[in-house]
Amino acid sequence: MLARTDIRELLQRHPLFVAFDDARFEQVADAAQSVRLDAQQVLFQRGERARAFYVVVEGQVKLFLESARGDEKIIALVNPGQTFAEAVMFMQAPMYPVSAGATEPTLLISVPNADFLAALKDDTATCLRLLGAFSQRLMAQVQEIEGLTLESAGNRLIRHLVRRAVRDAEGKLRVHFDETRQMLASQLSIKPETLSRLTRSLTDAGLIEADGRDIIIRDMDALVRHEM
Amino acid sequence: MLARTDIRELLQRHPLFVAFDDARFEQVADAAQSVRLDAQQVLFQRGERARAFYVVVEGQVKLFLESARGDEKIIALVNPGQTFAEAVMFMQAPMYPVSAGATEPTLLISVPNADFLAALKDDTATCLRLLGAFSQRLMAQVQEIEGLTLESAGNRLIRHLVRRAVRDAEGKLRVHFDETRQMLASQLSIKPETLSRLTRSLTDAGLIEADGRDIIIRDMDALVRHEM
DNA sequence: CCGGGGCATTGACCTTGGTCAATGGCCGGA
DNA sequence: TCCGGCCATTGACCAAGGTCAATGCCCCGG
Repeated sequence: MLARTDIRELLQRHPLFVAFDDARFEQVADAAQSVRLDAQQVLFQRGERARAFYVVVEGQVKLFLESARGDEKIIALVNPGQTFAEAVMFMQAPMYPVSAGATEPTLLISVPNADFLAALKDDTATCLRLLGAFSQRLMAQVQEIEGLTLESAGNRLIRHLVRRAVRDAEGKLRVHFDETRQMLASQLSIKPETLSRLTRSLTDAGLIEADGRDIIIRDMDALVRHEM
Repeated sequence: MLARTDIRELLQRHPLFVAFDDARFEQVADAAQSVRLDAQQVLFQRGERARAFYVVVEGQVKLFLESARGDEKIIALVNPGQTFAEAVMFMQAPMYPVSAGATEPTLLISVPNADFLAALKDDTATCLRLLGAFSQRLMAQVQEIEGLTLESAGNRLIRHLVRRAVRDAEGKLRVHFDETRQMLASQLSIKPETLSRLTRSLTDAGLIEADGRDIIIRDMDALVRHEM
């Protein structure tokens, strides 16, 4: 459990709460609770009635869907400082459209929808922040749909690598992976075996290089030009 | 072109504008313009700078994406009374994430983002409506992603038929299609040939029946149980 | 230092849905 | 009414990616 003062402090810094005046903030912060999850522990299941949304403090949460045959698709990974399930509170019959669980030991703050909505009354600044966040997310999802329908698995991988590439200490373009290959595959909507074959073929073509868990991009231009 | 009074009247009834007080409403309505599109005419291209969003008055607009190889994916069809591209105005660098064009002769009202945003200032009621609309759309997109990643083409078709089925005058469950089969296929992210084969196999199984452009569902229970 | 379990990799094979081509049918315009 | 073009349908074939199974590897606990 987190002390009440810690919750307060963490929330106060968060973009969704900074614009609240003191009275509103107190009201929401009082209603918020801390939640601890073990690795792999499920927080909520798709279809459950939604009573709260969450701020990640430490650890990581995955939002996912499961098919009847047990296949899992990771919709998003949520890291410290980010929120999830806020959009659900604006629906008529609020039920979570995805399931959520921890990928590692995780600490969250849960914010009851009712209290947050009450505080939102007459606070246009926070409304606008939310609208901005939602429109970002809508656009990201359009891009996901685009990838799934118009691009091959290989191109999805390449785009993902390019987006996540960061120049490291030695000046190399590096993509760092904390997650397992299975989780990466699930995010890209491919099977681990296929991911393995695709990275192998890019490696054989001299475009990338494996470095432990990381991948180093050896030729960015050729990579973006590469069609699979 | 639409007379200014017509624009006013049409906007006044729309959910996104009803909550505005008179002064705000005047301001936005004055800035709005009517736009006529011929069938197949493109309104904007993906990536263009977004300066306005649109209300459909008559006709139909399709929002779509195109791949490098010319494949087209229809993201949504927008019918009279509905708006599109409102989410774009809340982004930092507003550019349309999809292209838009008319599927038939169409009449629109264009609402400049700047004026609408100005009117939105201090209007929480409208903000909340927008938030509700966006969360609906986010959820719909999650379901689209779910279909694309976890379900077969056949199941996507079945779910689509089930969702659109309406009981007609003779008590039959009927799905009416104004759009062509190609457009239906594009919405479901399959090829027309595949759509043809799938409907054929459902017809052969006695689950559905073609009736001109429409499809009649002969056995709803068996259809939802059916796995392809 | 050893052993076990889960993850990653690789190979052989299969299934789904796409591609290409041919045919038929429908609708609108002269 | 007839023609032309587009849409839908069907068949034969193909390819991307999934499935299943075997192997190797790494990391962690004892």
